[in-house]
Amino acid sequence: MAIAVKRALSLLELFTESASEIGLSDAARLSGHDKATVHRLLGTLREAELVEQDPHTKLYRIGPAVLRLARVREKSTPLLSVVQPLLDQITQETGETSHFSLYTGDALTVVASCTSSRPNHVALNKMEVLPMHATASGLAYLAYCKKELRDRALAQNLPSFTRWTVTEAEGIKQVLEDVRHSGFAIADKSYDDDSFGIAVPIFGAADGTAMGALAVAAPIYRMTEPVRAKIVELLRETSSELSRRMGFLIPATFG
Amino acid sequence: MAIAVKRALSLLELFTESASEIGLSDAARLSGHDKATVHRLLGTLREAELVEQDPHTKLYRIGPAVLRLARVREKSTPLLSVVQPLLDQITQETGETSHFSLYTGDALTVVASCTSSRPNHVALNKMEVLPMHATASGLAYLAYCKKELRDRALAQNLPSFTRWTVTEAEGIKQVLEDVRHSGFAIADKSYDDDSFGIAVPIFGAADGTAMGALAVAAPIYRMTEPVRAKIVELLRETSSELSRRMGFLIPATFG
DNA sequence: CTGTATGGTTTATAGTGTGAACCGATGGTT
DNA sequence: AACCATCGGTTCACACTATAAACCATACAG
Repeated sequence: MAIAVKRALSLLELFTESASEIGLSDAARLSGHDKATVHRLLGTLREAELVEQDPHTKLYRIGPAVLRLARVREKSTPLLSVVQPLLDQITQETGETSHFSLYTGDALTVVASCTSSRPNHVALNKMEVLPMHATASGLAYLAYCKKELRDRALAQNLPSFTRWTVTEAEGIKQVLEDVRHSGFAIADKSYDDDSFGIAVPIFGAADGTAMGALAVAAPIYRMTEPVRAKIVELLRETSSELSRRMGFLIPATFG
Repeated sequence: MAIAVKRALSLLELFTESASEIGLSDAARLSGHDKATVHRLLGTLREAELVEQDPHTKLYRIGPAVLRLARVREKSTPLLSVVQPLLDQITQETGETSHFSLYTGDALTVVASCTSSRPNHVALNKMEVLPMHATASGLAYLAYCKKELRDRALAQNLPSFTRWTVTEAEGIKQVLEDVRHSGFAIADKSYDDDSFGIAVPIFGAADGTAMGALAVAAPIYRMTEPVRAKIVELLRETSSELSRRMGFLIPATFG
């Protein structure tokens, strides 16, 4: 049902952060539909300004209407405005950098963060893309996302960032078991030789799966056992608080 | 052409910041389509997660896919990440609310803002859509947009918001002359009895016309002559900075 | 020049989307 | 309790829309 609409909307999924601009032929190939069809659908999406077309290169890209919709979404389902103060508080209490990331279709992207004010701290940029298998956030997400999504992520060729990065799917699945058991994920030098990350999943999808992760990262040497314990406790509390404030669902199997 | 798709996308326009959640019947009424049709289209939009449905109230609202798209858009066309810090700076230096709006097909829409922290300030809550003829942003935009667009905007029946709102097309055209002469627009009680706005156009369209506006709004009593001068200077500087950072074009006739 | 890309357009035909009418549930009103 | 007006959601025959193959026009490389 609503096949044409479904096709049009599926075209939007072709636009990713790694391929943010697409030509007509590529779109037709990738979507598997006829060029004429794709052309008309993109034309309609363009009329609604959900996509726009570069007048010179003819490439299509996501359009300005999305910005308006994002604002409306933020109104009905505040996220950034709720998360930011919580991050600020975490960083204040721990002294370490905290960040919040969301799954965006092909990766986990940092959408809000609070950077530690200490001279030596873990830095990250907004919009930074986090590898699923090597970061605490990625592991926390993988442990609680849809199975198909997890399988797809692990089926890819996983790059190694340090000598401690686990890159075999089986090894990672083992780790994810531990994550599900403890309720939080850690990344001990697996992404950066000097950093240690701790993360908890954030639930929000209607089906009770994760939508992102909340994490704290610090230089290894400061991540002593008591500090770790405190961070885990804080993340847990904050996760609950977030769920409460957002009306998120937490699966009974969690916590 | 692509009627079903167009209808589906037009449903997205029903969601505004003042009505961020909509029920099926309302949506059918507002869109003018049959309930069954709207139900099916919303269902399809929901599958794509462009909208989501509250499991309890059954109301529809903008979905999480929009967040992903906004991030992709931000990748191909950075805007918010460039504009937001500039707004923050303007508000910090002036102490007043600043905002950035874009033309979105039939109106000027606020896409980013920084609200003054002073006890009494101009709020943007219900201002997601700015009337062209009564706000500083609207006038700044009208003065530098495509002629046909301006004519169409002025041909409509223009509502009056205060006793100072100019609603005759000829009077407004006069005002636009002044705007083009000075390079900035003001809205002195024309939209709100207690507010004074100052705005400059932002250029970006390939043809050298405006794409939006950058503005500062403050309570009348604080908008003294020296404050106005400072704001104008700040807006001018910021506009140039924005153009530089975004690769925007500024017409030789401006500034 | 030719081969192969690109973006874009046309058209008969297959099949999808439409909307009036209907259902069951909920919540006020009398 | 009966009633009425909503609500969200569903059904189905018919009408009309969307489809995809074949078609341009253009651009670039060999």
